[in-house]
Amino acid sequence: MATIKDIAKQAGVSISTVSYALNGSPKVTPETTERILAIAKELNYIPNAAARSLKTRETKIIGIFLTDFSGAFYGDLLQGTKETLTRKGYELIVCSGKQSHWMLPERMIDGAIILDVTFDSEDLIRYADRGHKLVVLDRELAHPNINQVLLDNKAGATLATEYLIEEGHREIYAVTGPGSSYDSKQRLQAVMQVVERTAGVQLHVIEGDFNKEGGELAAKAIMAGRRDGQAAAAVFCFNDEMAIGMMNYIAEHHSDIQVGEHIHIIGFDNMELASYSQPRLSTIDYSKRKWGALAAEQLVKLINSDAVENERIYVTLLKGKSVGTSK
Amino acid sequence: MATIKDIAKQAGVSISTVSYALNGSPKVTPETTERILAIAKELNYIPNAAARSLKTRETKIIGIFLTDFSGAFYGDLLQGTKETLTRKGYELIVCSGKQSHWMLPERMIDGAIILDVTFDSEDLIRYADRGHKLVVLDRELAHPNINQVLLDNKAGATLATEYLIEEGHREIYAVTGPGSSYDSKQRLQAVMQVVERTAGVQLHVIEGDFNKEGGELAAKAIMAGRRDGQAAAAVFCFNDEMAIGMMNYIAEHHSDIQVGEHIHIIGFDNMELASYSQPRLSTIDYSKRKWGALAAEQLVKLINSDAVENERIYVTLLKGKSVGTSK
DNA sequence: TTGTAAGCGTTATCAA
DNA sequence: TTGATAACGCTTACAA
Repeated sequence: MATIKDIAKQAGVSISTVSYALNGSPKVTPETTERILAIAKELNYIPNAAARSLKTRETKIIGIFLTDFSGAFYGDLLQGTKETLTRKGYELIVCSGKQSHWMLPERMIDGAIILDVTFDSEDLIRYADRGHKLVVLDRELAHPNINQVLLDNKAGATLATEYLIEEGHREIYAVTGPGSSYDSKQRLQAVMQVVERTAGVQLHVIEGDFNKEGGELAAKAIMAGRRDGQAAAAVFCFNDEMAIGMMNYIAEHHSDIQVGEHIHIIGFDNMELASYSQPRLSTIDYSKRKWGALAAEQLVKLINSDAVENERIYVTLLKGKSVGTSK
Repeated sequence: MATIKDIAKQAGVSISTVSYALNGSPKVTPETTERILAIAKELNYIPNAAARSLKTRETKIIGIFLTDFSGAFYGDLLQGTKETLTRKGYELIVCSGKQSHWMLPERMIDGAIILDVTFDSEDLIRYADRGHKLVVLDRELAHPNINQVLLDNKAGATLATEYLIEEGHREIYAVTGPGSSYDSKQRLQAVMQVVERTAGVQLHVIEGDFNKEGGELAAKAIMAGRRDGQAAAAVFCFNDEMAIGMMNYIAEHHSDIQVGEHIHIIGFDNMELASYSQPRLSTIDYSKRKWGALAAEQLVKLINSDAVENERIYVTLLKGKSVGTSK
C-alpha cells in the first residue's frame, strides 16, 4: 500500500508537494507534477478515503435510507437520485435498517435522503441539530438543515376521488396506509374533503398497510359487507401495491366479480407491476425519477449552504380499465 | 463536535483512558468508566468513523455492487445479505455504477459482493491482488481473495429444457442473455447438451439481453418465422424478464395465440412479477434470500481469513400454465 | 489502573 | 515553487 510518503521519498520531494501535485494544484511545476504522477502510477498509489475525509471532513457520499430493499417501488427514484448526484460529484449508497443510521452522525456520509417512515423524526432532528443535512421525502419537518420534497398527495387523492365520483360511484371505500404514514394521512384528508362537498356520497375508510396483504384484507372486508344487487363499489387504495393485492384476492376468491365492472379500483404510485394488471389499474402517476433527482439537487444545495425551499412533486391521473362507469 | 479529547479534559483523565473506557476495556475501573461514559453522553459524543478506520484499517461496511437499482429482481437477495451481515456486525450498502468502484480500493468498505456483469473482471482481480476480499455471484474467478457463490445454471437450464421435451415439444427456441453473461453462457451450454442427446429436437438460439425488450424482439422473430398449422413452439427464455416481455408482446400483437397452448414459454429466476403473469409462467426457482445470505457469509469468512470453498445455489423447476403439452 | 506518545494517511498553513 | 510541520480523531504499545 503506497502512500504519498512513499511517493515523496521516491521522487525526492516533500509530501506536501506530492499532495499538491496529486490534486492538480498550479503551485507545482508541470514537470514535477508529471514526474510525481508517473511515480504514483508506478507504485500503484491509491488514496485513502479515511485519511482524506478525516482532514476534509467530507466523504462525497450521500446515503439514501429506505424502509426495505424490496425495490419494486424505488428503481427509478434511485436512478434519478444517482444521476444527479454523479453529476454533482457525489456517490450514492443505499441503506436500510436502523443499524445503518450511525453512518450519518459518524460522518461516513455527507448527507442523507430519507424515505423510511420507520426512521424517527426525533432522530432526524437531532442529526440536523448537529449540522447534518437531510432531505425528507416522507414527512414534514421544519428545520434549517432539512429540506422536504413531498408528493402532492392532496392533488393525487383529490384526482382519484373525483374520478370515481365522476364515473357515477356513490359508495366509496378508502384503503389507507398505516396510521403513522404522512402520505396516507394527507391522502385521507383530501378524500374526505372531496366527499364532504359532494352530496350523496358514502365513504368507508379501511385501514391498510401499504402492502399486498392490506389490499387482500380490505378486499375481504368489502366483499363480506356487500349483498347481491347492491350498487357497485368503488375503492381507492392509497397505493398500487394494495390495489394489486385486492385485485388478486378478487380474482382468486370471487371469479364472478369483474374489476372495472362490479367493483372499481384505483391505486396510487403507478408502479411497474400496475401496468401488468388485468384490467389495467387506474392510478395516480408521477415521475419517480424526477422525485429522486430533485431530492438530490436539494440536498447538494443544502450541503453547499445555498438557499432552498421545500419542493413538491406533481401528480397526474392515469385512467385504466379497473374503473368503469357506474350502471 | 465533542471528541475524546474534550471528554478527557472534562473528566480530568487522558485520552487513552477515555478510549479504553469507551471501548469497554477492563483496564479501566468501573467507576472511571462510568464517569467517562456519563460525560460522553452529556457532551453528545459521537465517534468519528474516519478517524477510527484510519487507525483500525476497517470500516465494518460491506458493499454490494449491482448493475442498476431497478430492483425488480434483487429485493430478497439484499434482504438475505443484510440479515446475515447484521448478525456478523457489518453494515451493508448498495452501490451501482462504475463511479462507485473507488470505495473498494480506497478502503471505504471492507469487502464487496459483485452482481454486476459490467464490473470488469480485470479490475476485480487487481483489487483482489491488493488484498481486498470479494465474493462474485456472476462469474468464475479463481483467486485466493475471491469466493464464488454461483447459481446452478446447468441444472436449471437442464430442468427447463427437459421439461419442454417431456411435454412433447420438439422445436425449441432458446432466448439467451447478452453474450458476455456468464449465466447465459452456462445455460446455453446445458440446453445444447440436453438437445444433443435427444433425437428429433430442433434448437433455435436467439440472442436476447435479459430485458423485456429482448423478449419482445425474440417474440417478434419467432412469430415471423412460423406458419399456420405448424407445430407449437416452445421457448426457454433465459430469465423471467424476457419471458414476461414475450408474453406481453404476444398478448398485444397476436390475440389469437394462447401462451401454454399455441406457444409455450418457460423462464428463469421466478421473479415476483412472474407470479402475476397470465397464465402463470413456468420458471426455474431458487432462494434469492439464501443466495444473498451465503454470499455474505462467505465474504465475512474471507475477511476473517477463514477457509472457504466456492458455493453453489441449487434450483428447482416451477411448473406454470405457460407450458402445456404438445398436441 | 492510568498516562504518554507514536502513528494511521491525508490536507493545508506557514516559511523558506 | 517547494518543504517542514501541525493538525484531523482515534487506537494501542509502552511507561509509569
